[in-house]
Amino acid sequence: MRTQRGASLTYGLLETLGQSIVIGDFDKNGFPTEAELCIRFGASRTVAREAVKMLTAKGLLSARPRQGTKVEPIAHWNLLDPDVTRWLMERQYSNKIYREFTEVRLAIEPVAAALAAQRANKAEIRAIRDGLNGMRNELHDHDAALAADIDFHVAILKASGNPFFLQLRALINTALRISIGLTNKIAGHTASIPAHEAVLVAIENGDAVGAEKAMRAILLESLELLASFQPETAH
Amino acid sequence: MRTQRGASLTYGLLETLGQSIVIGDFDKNGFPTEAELCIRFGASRTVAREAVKMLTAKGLLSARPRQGTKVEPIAHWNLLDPDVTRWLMERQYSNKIYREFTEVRLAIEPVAAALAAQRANKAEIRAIRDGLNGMRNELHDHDAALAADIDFHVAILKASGNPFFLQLRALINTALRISIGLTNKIAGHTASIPAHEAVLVAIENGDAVGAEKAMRAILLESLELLASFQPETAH
DNA sequence: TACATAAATTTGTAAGATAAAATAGCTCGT
DNA sequence: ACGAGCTATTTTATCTTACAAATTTATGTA
Repeated sequence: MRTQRGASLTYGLLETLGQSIVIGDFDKNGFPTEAELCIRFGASRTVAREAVKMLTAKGLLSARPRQGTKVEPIAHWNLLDPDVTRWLMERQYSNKIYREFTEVRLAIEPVAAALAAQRANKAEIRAIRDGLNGMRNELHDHDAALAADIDFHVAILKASGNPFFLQLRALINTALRISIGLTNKIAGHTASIPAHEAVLVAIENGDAVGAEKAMRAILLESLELLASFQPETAH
Repeated sequence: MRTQRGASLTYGLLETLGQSIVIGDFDKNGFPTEAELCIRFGASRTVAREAVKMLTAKGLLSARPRQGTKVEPIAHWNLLDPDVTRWLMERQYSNKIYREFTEVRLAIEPVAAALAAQRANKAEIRAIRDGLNGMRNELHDHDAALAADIDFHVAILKASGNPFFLQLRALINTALRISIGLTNKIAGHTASIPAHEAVLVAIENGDAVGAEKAMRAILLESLELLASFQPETAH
């Protein structure tokens, strides 16, 4: 999931701080000063500063001399940054964030499917079909089925030919993990296979409108299924 | 435009390197080593390292001992990062990137408008209307009209209630600047005002479907107008 | 009080030294 | 010639110390 990038001290602190910020650990007392960071996390100033700089680059922090380092309001966070998305997932689940994720998917994925129907080449279609077949073949293995499901959706983003759409793979990854984790307990995963197949067929036929509708149907159903079974939890 | 954050040496180098990477300056000879960076840009190692770390956080670079620092393939860049978006804009214009930007807008903004129609409160609707009125009142001043146009679209993203949509404001900002710069030379800016008004009216009436269609019409027209007048330039 | 000045706090920058990782090259035994 | 293992080299990673700059707070003086 996470890019290779070694488990260095800096990246370790980046993870720790990123998760803590997203959870809201610093909302009460404010973000620690450099010196405090070094003490509380046993880090050198170099490591502390570079981790803070990376979090600044992701919009989570801002720092100024004398004034200190502070957590930016969530409106300033780069929410589509893969790390930020993952940190959001790793904190306690909430229906709100799941709904927001799905609204984004509901905007992007149908359009991506429509573009894929117009542009996908054979290799890209094969990748999409491989994802679908993976879902079919792994009915008992939840993890494998989830991976195949993700592959299916990411393959469509790729086939859209628009690199910006592909930026949402981390978000889709996250949303699907949440979704599968819950829907598995309800109706199982197999129900959505025909819906996925409809998307593939439309793309194969170059049917942009059909692909768009079929993809929208998948997401709407997922959203409704979840809303009906899961009580809204505060967060 | 750019967040306040001082014109420190680190941020200056971040800008310089970010632009250079996006332009492709390091594609031939590879990215400089830390020591070379310090020499070529007159920076201390501290500054060089922190700038590189921020670019790493945005997905543009990766660094490993002995192997050096290298530019990641564009598929790895955080394209929706506001800085990256801006750097993409600041390099030479190309129809390709404009089309890609508009495809993203075509996915997000109609859905945002539909959600706004369902959820917008009075203050949010007023912000949208202020944008429209700004467009009306600044027919002669291109810069002011552009700012008002941006305000209109961003106000709708806000009114959608989904913070993830708002992440695209930098991209919309960029796309509109490109668009206006070109369409002004053609048909002027005023032609789109009725189309914008249609979006506002639909949102005021709580007409989600109408808002979605009206917004899609704006973007499609902008895309077609541009495609018909601007030859495809390589990049 | 008002204004200027000094002090204190926190991040920003610089520089030097050492550690760690990863590659390249070399030695040696077979 | 060949491969295992050791050595050297390159480059980033980390640590430390020192000083500069920015900004707020405190102080002192007219």
